[in-house]
Amino acid sequence: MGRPPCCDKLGVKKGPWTPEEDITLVSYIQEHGPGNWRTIPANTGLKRCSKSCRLRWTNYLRPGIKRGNFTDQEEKLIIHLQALLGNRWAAIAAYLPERTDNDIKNYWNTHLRKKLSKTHELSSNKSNSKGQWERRLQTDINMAKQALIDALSLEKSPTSDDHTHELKNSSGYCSATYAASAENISKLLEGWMRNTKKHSESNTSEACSVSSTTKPLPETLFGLDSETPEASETSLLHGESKASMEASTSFSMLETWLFDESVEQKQDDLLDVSLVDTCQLFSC
DNA sequence: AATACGACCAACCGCACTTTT
DNA sequence: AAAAAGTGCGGTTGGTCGTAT
Repeated sequence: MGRPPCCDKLGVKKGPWTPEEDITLVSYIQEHGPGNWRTIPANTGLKRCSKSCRLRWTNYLRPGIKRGNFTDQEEKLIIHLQALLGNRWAAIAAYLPERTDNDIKNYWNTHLRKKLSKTHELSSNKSNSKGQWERRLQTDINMAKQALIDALSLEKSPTSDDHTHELKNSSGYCSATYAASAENISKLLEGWMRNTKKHSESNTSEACSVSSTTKPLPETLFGLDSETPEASETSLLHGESKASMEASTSFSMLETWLFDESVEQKQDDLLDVSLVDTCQLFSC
């Protein structure tokens, strides 16, 4: 289509965000909810393009973002998910609700890629383990293929469509959640956050109906589709998004799967299993 | 003390897909 | 139905900081 980038407009500021800009953006989103990014620069006076606003929000200002070192569990999870999903960072991030896709991508590029290549070198130097890496890689490729086929076939089913629809509608951002979690925002903003908390709490019901940028989970890769709409409503009222609820569920399943020592044997076995068998393994 | 180098990460860019007009 | 506009995602860049020489 050849649409010129929005950031090419004259007078659009680039580079690092100032605390004042952060406050302006957070303040606006606190009031109107995330989304409708194009209106933000015009309505706030920010000299940033809509894209830049969205990025700043999703990667830095959004509530619930954990910063700092990745834990061993997170690291293992990323490694396995990367093997399964490839460089689909948004999909991987869906299983790590406290991390952004950008963070995971950066962590992969700066830490894990090197780490893995070292591991690869080491293992390929050992004669007895030669071929094991390739075998596991092949297993991962096969599993990814199966998961893709699985996900695609499930997407076509009416249940899955309903779920996807429901997920999109119910993943609305709740300002109570936002106000209750200011850890990810700079210290400068903390005082401001405390002041606005009371306000947001009194407006929880309206704020919860606002559309969201919360990323939906990758479609039923592991066949997680059990939550009822009622339960979802309840969790939202308690300040927990459906996406993060599902992510927690899938995370615990993944934990079981990833950290089970016997998993390697299971993976080897998977080389020959059918789609149905794969489905059963992941409790679809 | 100066500078070269590498690691890290926030932000930008461009493409693809989706939604709106 | 087609074009335009909006949004999301992955790759890449560039600035900053710490460490080695």
